[in-house]
Amino acid sequence: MPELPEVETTARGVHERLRGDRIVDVWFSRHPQPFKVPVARQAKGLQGCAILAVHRAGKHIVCELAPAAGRPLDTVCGNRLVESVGEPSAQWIVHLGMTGRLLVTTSEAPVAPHTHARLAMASGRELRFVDPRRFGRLEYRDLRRCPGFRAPGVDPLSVTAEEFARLFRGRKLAIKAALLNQKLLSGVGNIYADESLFHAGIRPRRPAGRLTREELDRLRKALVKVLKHAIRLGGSSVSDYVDADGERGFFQLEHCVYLRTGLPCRRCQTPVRRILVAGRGTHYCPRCQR
DNA sequence: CATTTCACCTGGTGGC
DNA sequence: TGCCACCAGGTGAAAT
Repeated sequence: MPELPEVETTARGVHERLRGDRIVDVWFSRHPQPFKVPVARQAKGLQGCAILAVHRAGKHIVCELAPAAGRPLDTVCGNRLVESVGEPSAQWIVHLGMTGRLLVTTSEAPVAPHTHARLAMASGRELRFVDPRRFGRLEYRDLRRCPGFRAPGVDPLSVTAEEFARLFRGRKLAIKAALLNQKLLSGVGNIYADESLFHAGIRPRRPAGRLTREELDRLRKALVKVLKHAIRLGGSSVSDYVDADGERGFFQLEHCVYLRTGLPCRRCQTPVRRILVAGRGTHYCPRCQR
């Protein structure tokens, strides 16, 4: 589910609800995979921490943490600690994989199947990680021992035209595959790769290094426009994506090609075609995209 | 190195 | 209704 707009929406939702709150209890499911760091160590680090801020880095959600054990909880401003907790000393990093959800609930809310982490907060809220396919990843980082998390590639919303063009120079792989490579751009996935290529009028199989500067400029602008529009609409809910409040997004209603195989192109009525590129279902309009 | 393929998982859908 | 093939927002390891 989660590409840049969905991750951004989720991170904002968690930030708004849990900033300044304190983790009072930690629970992890006993599943072997989805944890990069042993759950016992994660639980120990998370316990008692205040959440200073939550933000997006590529497709990752980063929670900035500081130990707040023993600190009296300030209930003046809506169960939140006052701001001055200091610099973050740890991070909890969440990657949603394909089907991951990060939800803010109350601690009494019924626990959904495939819930793998529950962080009970001082406010009575609970942060839950739910992930049926278990492709998601949870990581705890002690900032006294290792550097803060950085997405591997550049952010598509802030990349300059120069930088963007340089990413693809000399590359033979399909532009669609290049867009999906997180070491180049961090945050673009299958939906927004297909949609931005449609809006830029570029065929997904074109070798990345052969695109003209004009095409690359068009592609970058289309990408920014599509991503920003999708963020405004709360992301795309194709089957099961929901934000931190459990609400669906609306950008799926604006998809022009993604998952529209055989349906008429919204611009020229030609049936949308589906091919495989880099092993991923890829949708395009054979008339509008060259 | 750059690039491609595949395994990792569960669940939904549509054909027979 | 059941069974089966195929598809799905992602990524990294292995193969080429």
